[in-house]
Amino acid sequence: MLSTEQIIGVMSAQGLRITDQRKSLAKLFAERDGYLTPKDVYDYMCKQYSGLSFDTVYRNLRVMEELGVLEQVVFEDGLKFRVGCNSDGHHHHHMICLQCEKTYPIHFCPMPLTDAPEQFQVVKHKFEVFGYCKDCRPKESKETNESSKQKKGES
Amino acid sequence: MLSTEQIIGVMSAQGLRITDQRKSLAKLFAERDGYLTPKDVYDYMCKQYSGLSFDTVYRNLRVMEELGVLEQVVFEDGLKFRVGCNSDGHHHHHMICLQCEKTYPIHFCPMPLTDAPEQFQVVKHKFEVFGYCKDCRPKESKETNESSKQKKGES
DNA sequence: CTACTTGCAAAAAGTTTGCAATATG
DNA sequence: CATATTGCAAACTTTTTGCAAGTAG
Repeated sequence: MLSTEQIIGVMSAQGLRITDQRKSLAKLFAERDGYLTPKDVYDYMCKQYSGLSFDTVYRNLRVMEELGVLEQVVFEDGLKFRVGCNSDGHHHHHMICLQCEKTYPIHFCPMPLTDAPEQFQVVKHKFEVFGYCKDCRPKESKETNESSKQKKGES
Repeated sequence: MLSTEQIIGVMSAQGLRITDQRKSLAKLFAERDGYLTPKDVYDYMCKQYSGLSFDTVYRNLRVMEELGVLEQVVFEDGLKFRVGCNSDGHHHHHMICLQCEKTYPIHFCPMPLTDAPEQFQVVKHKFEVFGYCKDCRPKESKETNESSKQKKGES
């Protein structure tokens, strides 16, 4: 994962000017490894840097995404961003916690095992697992011997 | 895949009234097996049924999605709908053509092979393969791509 | 000092809601 | 005939754009 300084370094190396707003952004994304909506980003940055406008957030998110510092994912409820973690060149997928939205890498990639039907020319793929991480598992179902309630019903 | 009559049948069986607009919708989704944006739907329906309003499209898309007739997918460029194909209860995934947006089923599901790290409680997953189907493979120069990713800062 | 960035405001795009009129079952 | 459904208009959310002022390099 990239550190604040690394993120700033990349931006600087690409000729971007390092403003207070961009420092805030770098810090935010270096600290958090989950997905953030533009609004999340805006709210956080306002605390550090008052007088921020929303369009600045959008503009910078887009720039950082084009630089490869951030990656953009479309969720059911909208667009979200996180620190790019494929910048290290290592292909992997994610388990994404529905509660805290932290991500955990899955190094297993199903593509090599997948048959493309009828000369389908594969360009890219998406494999994402959603659920609850160990810190966010619904506690309410605390039954001690909940052994055979495995419903694998799934979307 | 569901036919026009089947779609209408489901809606009728659920107590929905069969209006001209809904017939258009049923016909549209029965004919096309790719993904359609609300705007696509609106444009198509206008040709068949003039005087249509946009909110009717949204309302019906939502209703049909709740009924399970349609399924809703979030793409990079927005929400899209298609005929529900999991209504038969058979879990599968899709290869989606980036050109014509037709989908091809993948019956292989990677979930059983995937290790959930650290007590991650899996709720759902998404496995989608994107590329070009045999009818849409880039023969020579496909101009329809969104190659608008310009590199900036090349002073 | 130069021009990249920002903030403001307003526009654009996408989606939802209230309500009276209409048409289905 | 009762009420689900539609069309209209307007609210609302999210994202984008133009432009003058501010600031990093």
